[in-house]
Amino acid sequence: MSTTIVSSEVEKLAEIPLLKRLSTEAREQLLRGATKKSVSRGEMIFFQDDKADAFFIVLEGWVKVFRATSSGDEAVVGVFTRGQTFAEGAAFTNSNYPASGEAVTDSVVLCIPVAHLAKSIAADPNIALAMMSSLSMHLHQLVLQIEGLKTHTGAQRVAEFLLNLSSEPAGSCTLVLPYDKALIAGRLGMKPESLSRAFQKLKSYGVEVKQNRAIISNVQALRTLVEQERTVVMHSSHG
Amino acid sequence: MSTTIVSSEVEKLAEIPLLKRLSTEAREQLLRGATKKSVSRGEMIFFQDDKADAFFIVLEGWVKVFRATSSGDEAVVGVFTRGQTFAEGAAFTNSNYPASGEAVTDSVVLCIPVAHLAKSIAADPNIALAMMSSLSMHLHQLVLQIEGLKTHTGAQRVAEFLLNLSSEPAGSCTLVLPYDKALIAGRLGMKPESLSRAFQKLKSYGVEVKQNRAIISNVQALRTLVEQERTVVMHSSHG
DNA sequence: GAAGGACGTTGATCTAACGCAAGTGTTTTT
DNA sequence: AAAAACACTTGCGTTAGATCAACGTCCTTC
Repeated sequence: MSTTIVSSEVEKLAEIPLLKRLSTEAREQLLRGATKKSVSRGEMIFFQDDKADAFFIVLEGWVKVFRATSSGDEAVVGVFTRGQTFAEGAAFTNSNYPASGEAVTDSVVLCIPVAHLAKSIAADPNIALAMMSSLSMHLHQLVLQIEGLKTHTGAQRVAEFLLNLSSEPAGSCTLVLPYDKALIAGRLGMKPESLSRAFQKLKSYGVEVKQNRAIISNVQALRTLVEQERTVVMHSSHG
Repeated sequence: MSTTIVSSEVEKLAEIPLLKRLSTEAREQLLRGATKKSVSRGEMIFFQDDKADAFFIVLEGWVKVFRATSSGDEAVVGVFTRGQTFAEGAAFTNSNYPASGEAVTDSVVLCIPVAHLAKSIAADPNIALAMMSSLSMHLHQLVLQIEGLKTHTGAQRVAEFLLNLSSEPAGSCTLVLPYDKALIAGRLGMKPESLSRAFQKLKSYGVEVKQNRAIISNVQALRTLVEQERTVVMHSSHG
């Protein structure tokens, strides 16, 4: 299911980070070649190793990007939602997608063909700057992800994930897990069983998880856990 | 130690991937604001959390980029050598370096101020395309790194590392480890002790390591090890 | 409201990798 | 040439997290 963008929609899309800083003309130029695509939960958006001929922006829903080995193991490389850009890296390599993209909820994505992007950049170089900023953000995010994997325990990564969801500076808060636990586990580089056990450990830090709702009784306590040294966490009597 | 680029040098620098596709004028424009910097082994090139006001290209030597937690743990995010660009992501975030850069051998790096890059892109938008390609490559590399961490054992990652160093399609080959083992370990997300043990395991796959020299007796055998499923490797009687 | 299935938890067991400490070998310094 | 500094290895104990399998719980569908 794929439709072009009508000009009345362009205004609404201006809030998307990638398009925000562009002039109205540049925005219209870029969107002229874009199509809106509705995808159902579980539907693939692009396939690893396919020719990379487009990049995407999430308009509605959640999308996961993951790499699968020939042997069936998979590694989640990113999970994106409203306003976020994904697979833009592929747009400049002139090669194939290094990962696959799949809708994890019913979603709507904006699909921008690489060929059209090139044309648009030629027409207005400011588009290139916006793209670079977007690429840099993903680069930064991946750097953080790698650091997390190497220097944090599972429970710490879960705590960090919860803290990112909340935006409370301190005190207590309730929040809704944005997607199912199997995906959260993947996102954090662990198995669902381990996530479940990590939640158990976090109970002693005041985290209560029921269904897709998490209650943090003390945001600050959780934050100190995340900032603790890996070794200290491991030897602590807490968990 | 920091000097500007004399025009007789510009020609020589044309082989650098980032500069390769640029016109002579664009190349000269970009290099006009660049400085050459000599750094000794162990010297810092930029510091995590500092204002990101420049990015770099390695002219000579090896440079590591790593993230350190407040508690002393560190995660190597990349190791770069001759012709490779690093910290370009920071140049577009308008913020701080997410990691630190350090020379691991005596090195020479080209330092390009962010302010000058912006000016140069305004003068010639093609520079932006070159930067994007460079950013994309690093993005791709980090994606692979994450996948490796999640789906490969230590020994597999070491094998992969060795295969990347060799460029033999098959048969046997001898190669020189490009930097010390502690850094190789960091690069592969493990501790030096674990690297040592991984080398032990690889002996049964025909890999002999003496000092900084590695001899692979059967490249293909090693490659099948890398491509094996994690589970299979773990349960194998081999090592 | 019973049946079936997806999703999540829990338990038991196993192992890759870590931490520490002691050892060996190699390189640099004096 | 001896000593000191460094780089790497090895042994041993510990553990975070994976695997496999069973079980519970919600949520749909007929």
